[in-house]
Amino acid sequence: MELYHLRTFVAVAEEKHLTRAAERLFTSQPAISAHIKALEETLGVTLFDRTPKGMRLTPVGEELLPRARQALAAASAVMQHAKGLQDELIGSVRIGLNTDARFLRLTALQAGLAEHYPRLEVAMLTGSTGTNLPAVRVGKLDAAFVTGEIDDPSMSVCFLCDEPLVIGAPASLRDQITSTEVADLARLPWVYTSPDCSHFAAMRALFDAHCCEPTRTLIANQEDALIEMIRAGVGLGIVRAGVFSDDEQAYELPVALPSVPLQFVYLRKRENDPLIRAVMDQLCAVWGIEPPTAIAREAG
Amino acid sequence: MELYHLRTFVAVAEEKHLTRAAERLFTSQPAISAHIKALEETLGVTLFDRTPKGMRLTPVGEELLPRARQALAAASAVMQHAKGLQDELIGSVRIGLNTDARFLRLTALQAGLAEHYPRLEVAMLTGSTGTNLPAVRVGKLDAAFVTGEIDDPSMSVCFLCDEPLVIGAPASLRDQITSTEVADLARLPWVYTSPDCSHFAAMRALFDAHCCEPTRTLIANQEDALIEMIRAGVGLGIVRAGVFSDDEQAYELPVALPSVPLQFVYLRKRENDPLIRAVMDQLCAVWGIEPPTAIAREAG
DNA sequence: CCCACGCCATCACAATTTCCGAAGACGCGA
DNA sequence: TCGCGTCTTCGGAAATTGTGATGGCGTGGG
Repeated sequence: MELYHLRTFVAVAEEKHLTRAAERLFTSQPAISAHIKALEETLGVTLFDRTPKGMRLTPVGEELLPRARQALAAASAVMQHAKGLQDELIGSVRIGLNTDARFLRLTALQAGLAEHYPRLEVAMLTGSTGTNLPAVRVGKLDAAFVTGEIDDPSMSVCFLCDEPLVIGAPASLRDQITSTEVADLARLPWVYTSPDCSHFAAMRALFDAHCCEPTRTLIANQEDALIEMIRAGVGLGIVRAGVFSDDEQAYELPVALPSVPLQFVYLRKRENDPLIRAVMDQLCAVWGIEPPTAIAREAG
Repeated sequence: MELYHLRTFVAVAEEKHLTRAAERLFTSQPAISAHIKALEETLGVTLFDRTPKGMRLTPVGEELLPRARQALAAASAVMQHAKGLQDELIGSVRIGLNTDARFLRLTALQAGLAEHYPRLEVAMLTGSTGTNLPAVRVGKLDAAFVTGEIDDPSMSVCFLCDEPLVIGAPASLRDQITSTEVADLARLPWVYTSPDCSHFAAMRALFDAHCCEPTRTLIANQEDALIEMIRAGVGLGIVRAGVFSDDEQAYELPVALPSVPLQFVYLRKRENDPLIRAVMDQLCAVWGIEPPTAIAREAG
């Protein structure tokens, strides 16, 4: 028994004629006749009395008709529900962060996602460039913010802005910082995040360029921890410009550093995933950039 | 969308593998794959994530699964309900009577029908042989009791018993009935039912055989009315033997009359109608006769 | 590090089902 | 008795569905 049997059953019961039911269902009358016959055979009952005036429901048919309608309604509920879901994203998206929410414009991103996809659960997970990249690779994150050049062909990378870096210094060390020569600064204690963080790379590049090495280092594997360490006077560190504006406990040294790009990454193979597309659309709106052109668009 | 799409959907959701679902559904893996693909296309949503380990429901699929189950359940409810109905007769059967219920053994017939077909409504409609026959012909009755020979090729006739006839006379006329010669009796008033009743035919035959005619007649178009008329002293009449046993108001005259057959009739073209078959089965059980062999029996 | 395994998608072709138009059977009404 | 409208049946055509083989892809063991 298939749905078309039931559709025909209901149509014939309502039209009381195979001919009219056939017209309503855009098919031929023998086809309708065969449907009814097949249905009667599989059900083992007679649904209609055949009269010269048409088809009249038997008491058994009368009794089965509402159930057939119910089955059709249930099937059409599946379709209708699916229609309502087809442009709606449900489930959850996990986005890895690598710095503070303000700078990443998270509230605007969240607002845009919430507005367009109210049933989408958005998880903003703190992390760092170093932890985000593998997380995206293995699917623990759907996408992530990262800083620095990414050289991974499996990743799609979306440039958001350039992030100027400065050397941040604690106010408590101001007396000891008499020169902004890198070699002199290298003799002071340093704090940095993790080796795969772009700030670390910038620091390495800085010291390598001046052929020197910082005396002592301390790892803080999260950016706000790094900033707190600097404020607390543990040592110098590389931070985003502006972090220490109007800060009592730390300040920025006037040393020229190359800026690093802030980027948004996700697995290239998911670039046509509606979830990724939705996030990218909102992200690009927030950052005022063009969304990457899709490789293939499917008909809805 | 057809039911097999939903069946496959549910099977794959439960088995989490196309291969296993194919085994469960006794078909091939590409067929299952095509079902899911087609369903996803008609619904416009992605139901499964394809992983190297198998198929995993998407949130959308998760949401649609219970509805798909519901639709399948509704469809299978149709089948189940039909199974329950397939040997059950529902609706109503209309049986025409032509004489009293005791003689027709109606209580036993009713009991048998009620026991085997509790949902069958049985209508026992009083009438006479003359009114029952056309009612059966045009479908106002499904079957009927009649007396006398029936010569109608469109009717199936089932003989039940011979009905001996007697002349019933009112006790109040006993003094006037001095002879049982038909010619003498003809001078008395007579009551009979209707011209197409077999009792009437018997009376005509009686008088024709003796070349005489009753003086006065009165028509009562129902048998119990006839009997009451006789009791009331209106006149003589032909009744079934035994009606006036132990009766104070009427008695039977010792005049030899031919007996007439009591029969049960229905339209010949309905002899394989389950309703007719059911009634015949019960009727034959009650009367201790063999049911007529069916022309064709269908597989249940 | 590579290969073998299990998974699903795709393809061309075969089997089945479904569909169509024509013809037949049947009862009704003129 | 004939015409009309109904449903059923029939043969062949069309569409759908199913099959087995093949390929891509990621995973896990050697």
